[in-house]
Order: sequence, then structure tokens, then C-alpha cells
Amino acid sequence: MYDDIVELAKRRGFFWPSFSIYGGFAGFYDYGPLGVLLKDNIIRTWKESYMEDGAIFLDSPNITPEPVFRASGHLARFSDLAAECEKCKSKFKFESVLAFNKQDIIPANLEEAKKIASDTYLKCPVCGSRITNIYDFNLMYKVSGDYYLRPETAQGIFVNFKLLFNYNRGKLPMIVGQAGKGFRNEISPRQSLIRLREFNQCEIEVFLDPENLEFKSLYDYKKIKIKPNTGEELDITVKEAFERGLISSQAFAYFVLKTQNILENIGIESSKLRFRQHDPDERAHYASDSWDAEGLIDNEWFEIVGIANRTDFDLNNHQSSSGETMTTKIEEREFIPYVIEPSYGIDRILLTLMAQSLETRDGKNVLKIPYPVAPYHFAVFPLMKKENLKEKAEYIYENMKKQDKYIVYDEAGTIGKRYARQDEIGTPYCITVDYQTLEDNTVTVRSRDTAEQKRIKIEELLDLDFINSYIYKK
RNA sequence: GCGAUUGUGGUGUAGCCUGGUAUCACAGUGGCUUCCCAAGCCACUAACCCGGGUCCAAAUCCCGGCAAUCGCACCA
Repeated sequence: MYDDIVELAKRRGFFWPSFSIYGGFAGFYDYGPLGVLLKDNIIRTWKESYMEDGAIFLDSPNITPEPVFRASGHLARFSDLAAECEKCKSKFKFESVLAFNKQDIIPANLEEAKKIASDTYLKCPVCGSRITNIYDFNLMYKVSGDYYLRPETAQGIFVNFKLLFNYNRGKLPMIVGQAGKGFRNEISPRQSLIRLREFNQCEIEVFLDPENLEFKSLYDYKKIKIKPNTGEELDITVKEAFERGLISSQAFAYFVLKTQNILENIGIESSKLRFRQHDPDERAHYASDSWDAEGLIDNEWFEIVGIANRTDFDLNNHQSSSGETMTTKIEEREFIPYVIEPSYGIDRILLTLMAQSLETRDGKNVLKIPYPVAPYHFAVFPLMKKENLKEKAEYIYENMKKQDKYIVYDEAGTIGKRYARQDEIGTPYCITVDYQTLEDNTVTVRSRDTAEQKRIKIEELLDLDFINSYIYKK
């Protein structure tokens, strides 16, 4: 299934490896014409859903000065001292070499590590030779000068907290979102969109009063697999999971539930989704608790959303580093807000959506994605390449575009072939002008999912209500 | 990053062992047919990952690079 998607994606213009005429570049992918539309629709679904909860948004730079990541802990935690055995070429984290050699010292920087290696005979855990080659491996991309490409969009929001909070007139809870690029110099990028070096993130930072970790009330929604780090796996609603004490706060549970809801709207069904809590040693340095939403592709689970309790970790660090106050007051109580962060990996969501939505009918691909996220909503065809049919079809195409831009026109090949083309890219409806159209001004509207058609009057087609009822089901 | 395997038009492939004109299908373009679920016919477009070596001659053999797949490691 995964291979089928990668093939389809390249052939039909969803996504493909970047820079291929120069031999390619591991960890980088381009979105093609249909991928751009699909990605934008996914992001829009995310954005509009959070706007319902009063979210505000930010767009901050990719290139970020070093002090930001010094404060956030990324400089320390996203870079590792590494060691290579020059004899057997094995590579290790420096700390694991120290542990193997029963050394308790923890070097603060590269200089100290090099000193340890020259003062002490450190044996290679694999071949036993002396290890001398110590270097810094940084997961963050450094650009010239003391600047880095951000490994997450979140810090842009934290460093803007005061301005954003002022904009929000000092009110908590405050929800801030940012859709943008993140960069990580992955050691081994794999599986196309799963592990990229430059990736699309939609991050949400929810700022809350730590004494009142509540948000809107929980509601009943579909059951889903819930896998806390105690080892059990339950099939219950998120609301039930909270009521059983599996999720630490009401607000955290709300955003888990919201994530389930957003993913459903994007087209990832709850039956192919689970929430898994991180083990304590698996968490990011900034998180006191984390749950991943994982999507199923080919019987394998992949993280597509990470929801972390970042507490006041980031604001606190930026307050100490910058000297700017990040506190607020409720009555006499002064505090730094707590943060819950649902972070959506858009590339992985897009891949999961496509993999989970691809079906075959009579040996032909049908991409059954929700209508509103489909790259095109409608395709318009003349039954045949005849002037009178073409003229009518072009009229419909031009006039429907006044209501909905996500429309494509096609007259090449047989009618069956054109239906198949659209099925494969998920277009919900095909509108065909035939001979009857010339007589009574009706066209056929053919559904992607059932292949059945209905006759509709052209004037009905050109009404906004038609799009609302057919695509948005309003 | 290590190891194994692989790299041929837009896609999927044959050819590679045994060096000599690169196969087929799909897709695409133009035309014929005049058409409701990938019909047919004709014509066309279009590829040996990159670099080096061996050889009269390299898609084919050898070396290096890049990339992909899988396993290990990594994934904060």
C-alpha cells in the first residue's frame, strides 16, 4: 500500500523526491500540483477547527538566533557528542562510550570530551581499540553565523508570548497556532514523507492557568485505541479515558479529543488511529507528559501528532534568559502560564490519509478522501469532443469557477478514462455534458464513491447551494 | 551512520550472468472512430542515476559518489 501511494503520488503529481535531476537529496520532498492543494486543505481543516476554539495565529522566521535555542534547551539536547572508532568505524554517542568504560564524568562541551579521550584510554565497545575521534553531532541545521534553522515552530510562539498575550488582552486560556516549516538533520531519513529533514508542522500552543487546567467540556465521540504507558490497551472514548484517570488533566484530554476530531475531518478514521502515551524515558526534554496520535499504514503505526505537556518549561527559560517577564496575575496570584502543545506533522498526515484512503474498484484506483480536502471538488467534461458539447461544458466550467475555484476541465480521452483519472485523485464529482443537455439543459453528476449519476439542471449547478450541499454537506 | 540489495522514457518493466541496433505495457501528444465508466486503429514524444576505469566496443564488467529499499543504530 505504501509503495502504491509513492508510485501514485509521483505519477499523478502529489509528491516526489526533490532535486532528482541532480541525483536527489535524502530527506527532502517536493509537493506537486495536487499535493499543494491537498496539503493546503489539510492545513485549512486544522486552522478552522482551532479558530472555532478562538485560536490566534503567528508566522515567525525559520532562521533563528542561537540564544533562543540556548534558552529552550535545544542546543544542549538536540546536539550530541559523538565518538567514532577509527579502527572499526563504529559510531556511538559519547556518553555510551563513557558508560561502557565505566567513566562517571559528564563532559560539558566538546573540549572537555576531547580532553577525557586524550587523558583516558577509552575502549571501543565493539572492537576494543582506543577511541580518539570525538565530534559534535547536531540535529539542528546551522546556517552561517550563530543561527539555526528551527527544529520546531513552537519557539517562535514562546518568544512572542508577551506580544501575543497583550494582543489577546491578557486573557487565558490563549491558543496560538503556527503552520510552517521545521528542520532536523536526521541521520537517516526514511520512507518518503515519514522522516524528512525539512518538514511541515502545524503547532498549537495552549496557554493555561496551571491552577485551572480545564478547557471546554469533553463530549462523547467515537471509541479509539488508548494505550497508556502502563502497558494496557483500551478501546474507549477519550472522555472515558479522562474519567478513568488515564489522562492527566481535563484540558489535555480536550486537545486529545480535538485531535481525534480534526484527524477524522481530514479523513483519518478512528479505527486506524490510536493514542499512545510516551514512556518517561521517551519524552522530549521539555515535556512532562506526551501522547502521540499514531496512524496505521500497512500494519505499522506512525506518529502523526505529538501532544505534549510542556508546563512552564519554555516560558520560564525564556524569562530567565531574556530577562523579560513572562508572568501574569489572576487576583493576587502571579504565575507563568502552563502550555499544552498539540503538534501536527502535516507530511505524515497527508501520507497516512492517502494510504488509508486508496481503494480499488474494478482494478482502478479510487482515492476516497473527504470531499472538502480533495484537491479538486468537481471535474467538468463534454461527453465527446464535439463543438456543441464542448461549448456547453466550457460555459459550465467557467461559471462554476465563480463559486468554487477547485474545478478542473477535461476533454481528452474517452469518458470512462476521464472518470478513472478523477477517481484516482479523489475528485468527488464529475459533471458531464451529453446530448440530452442540448435538449433540456441538464447534466449528469457522477459520484466518485458510487459511480452513480444523477441529472441536474445547469442553473442549479451554478448556485452556491449546490457546492455547499454536495461538498460541505451543509 | 553501518551492512545487504537495487538504480533503464512520466509510471511499471525486459535486457545485465555470457559487453556489440534498448523490450514491452500503461500514461502523454496529434489524428481517425463519435463514446457513460481505463474500447480500437495510425503516427509521435520520451530512458540506461552521476563520475572514473577496463575494452575496438559498456545499460551490461570494475572502482568511487549519489539515491532508494530492507535490517541494525538513530528519531529528545
